[in-house]
Amino acid sequence: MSGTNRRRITSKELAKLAGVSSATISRAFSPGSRIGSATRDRILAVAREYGYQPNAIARSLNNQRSRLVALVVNAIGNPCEAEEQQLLVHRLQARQLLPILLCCADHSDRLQLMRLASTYQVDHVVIFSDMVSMQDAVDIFHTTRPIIVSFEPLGNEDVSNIRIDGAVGAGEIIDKIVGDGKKRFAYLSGTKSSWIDKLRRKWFADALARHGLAFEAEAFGDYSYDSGFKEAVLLLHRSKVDVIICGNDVMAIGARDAARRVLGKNTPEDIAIVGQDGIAMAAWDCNDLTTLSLDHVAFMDAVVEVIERHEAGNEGPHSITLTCTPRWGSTA
Amino acid sequence: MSGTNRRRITSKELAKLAGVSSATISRAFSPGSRIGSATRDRILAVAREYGYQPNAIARSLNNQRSRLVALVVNAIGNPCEAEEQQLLVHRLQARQLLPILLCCADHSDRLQLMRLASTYQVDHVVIFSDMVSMQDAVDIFHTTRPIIVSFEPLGNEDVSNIRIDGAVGAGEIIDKIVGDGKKRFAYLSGTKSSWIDKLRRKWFADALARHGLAFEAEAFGDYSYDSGFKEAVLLLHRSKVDVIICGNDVMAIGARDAARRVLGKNTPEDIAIVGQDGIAMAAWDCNDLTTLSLDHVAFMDAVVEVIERHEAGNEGPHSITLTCTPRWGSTA
DNA sequence: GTCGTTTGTGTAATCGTTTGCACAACGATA
DNA sequence: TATCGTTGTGCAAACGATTACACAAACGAC
Repeated sequence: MSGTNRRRITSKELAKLAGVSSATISRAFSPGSRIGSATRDRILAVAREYGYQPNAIARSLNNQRSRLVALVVNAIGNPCEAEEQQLLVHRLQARQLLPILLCCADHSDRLQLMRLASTYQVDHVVIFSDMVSMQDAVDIFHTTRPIIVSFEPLGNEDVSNIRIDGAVGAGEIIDKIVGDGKKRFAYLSGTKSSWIDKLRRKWFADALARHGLAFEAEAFGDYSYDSGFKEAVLLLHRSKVDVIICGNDVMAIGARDAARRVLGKNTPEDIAIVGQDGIAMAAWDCNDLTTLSLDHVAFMDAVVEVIERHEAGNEGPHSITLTCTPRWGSTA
Repeated sequence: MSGTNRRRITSKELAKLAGVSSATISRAFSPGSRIGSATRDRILAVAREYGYQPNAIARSLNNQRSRLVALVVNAIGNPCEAEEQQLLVHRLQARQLLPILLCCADHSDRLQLMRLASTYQVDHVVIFSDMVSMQDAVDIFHTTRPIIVSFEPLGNEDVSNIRIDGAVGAGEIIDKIVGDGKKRFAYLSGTKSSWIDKLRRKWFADALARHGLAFEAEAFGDYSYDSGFKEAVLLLHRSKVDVIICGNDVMAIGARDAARRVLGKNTPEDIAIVGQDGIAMAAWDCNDLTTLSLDHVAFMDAVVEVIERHEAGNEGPHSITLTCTPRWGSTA
């Protein structure tokens, strides 16, 4: 009990101490197994005394279930992801599942990273990152049936996925802005290679097309505040747009700051700025961003829903679609 | 190789396919073991063909090393933690260590959560959260020798720790503000129960004392923007302070917004506001916060340094102290 | 009192690796 | 040629749990 004893006691040793077999120890710790309640109580008491807990590694080896979940994300530093990750981790913990975090953004060899995680026989995989190809993920985790958090319908029939659709919400935002008399739109992308970003852009481009409009200018950042700031400065110097649709909220805040500080333009009069994500910070008084917002709670509920179906043995694949709705702030 | 095969191939099966024993398979995958290079190449080729990778769970059971690291944090949603966590996860991944994330903030039974993680025989534990008692952590992870990220010297001699000292930096900030002619200070705490918060407050209180001053008012939030906003409103209504020192940057931004929006006060003329952490957002143009800042890179380097010493067999305990320095913004 | 069922426990195999030991083959040395 | 060290490989025993199977005791029904 005091922290001095460095070795963990095993079930066999505990068995000797309690005068039973190690099988009985195991049964004392697995609810619903045939064991006398007196024996169980005695074992649990002795176990507490000696600080025994079953070894999850050994258990996993035998069970073929690890209760580990791989979370493949771009980064945790970026608030739009962090909020969702927080919700998901909370839900997993409540189900006695432990998350192993894989951050792709700053890792040179993402496939190797995923392969490493897959050797831990994770029970579930949730892929948030758009920096890995879906097919690679499916190949590497072929024993696990991953959940792809996707923005578009997948070609692969074998994979559960959560689809996010912002077409309608983007339409409402464009309608309002056009109604306010603005016509000259720019799109500030997150990353060139990101298919999520391409899709987000398409929602707005399609909405513009219905008004006979199109993006007049394009810029590419990296989802960070700094890139939003810098690209907005360049963009506003080289073209006369009066609306910037941004790939996420953080870049939108950067663009707003750039417009105000460097160009002396105010939102929404001089320039309208729109974000995407609906992170908490967007609603802060200092930001009050107009943004195409996703209900993060519903999103993570959907992920957990799929995990639970997989756990229940119904491996699917399952698909759930969520829609985005506008949050109206003072920037557009 | 195609994703259809649901079962993973074992070393014994691969051994049969390659015409060797499973011991040889194992040796092919552990660098530095006695094996003919021709055999190794052949095995690796066959392994690639059948998609074999050694099972990390079985390996951990045998080795008594899991290469898993438990990260005990309050939350990932809060930017001040997320930035550090991002850095740490990156460094762990580079060393082929995988992080298991434990979020304490929203979990009702944190001890049970830590116990669950400890059954996975993690090789290292890093405790960032101030919501768990150090002694509990040491008891639960008694086989692991945890690293406590601490703001004060520990009583327990058996634990490696990183100590953070902001006394000098806080002194510089107070000197400057007092030099600017302000005298009436309030402290906006993160949490009542947090000992980290108590210590941060003490740095500033001590600095004030050297000027013959003390905090005139106190408020308690929860490290969130909303709590910073709300508590600042209440605080400024009930007392005439002209400086608010906040427990972290996010609350400082909330307080600044409250002062500006609800009270119509500007920083730093009407009221000075100081944060703590030095998160990236503090330097954003829209915030430009004066804050007592910690070098997050040096911080995580220190954590990894201790982990590496533990891995090398030098279990310490080790102690490293870091100091905080002011970041001068426009809010104080 | 016998039979059948239920209940509680132990024995031993299993999960997929790693690794100490034994041993054969080989080249170098005397 | 006999001896020795080196190298490459297999055998089998861990690692610490879970669980199918077997069996003894207890119980109820007749």
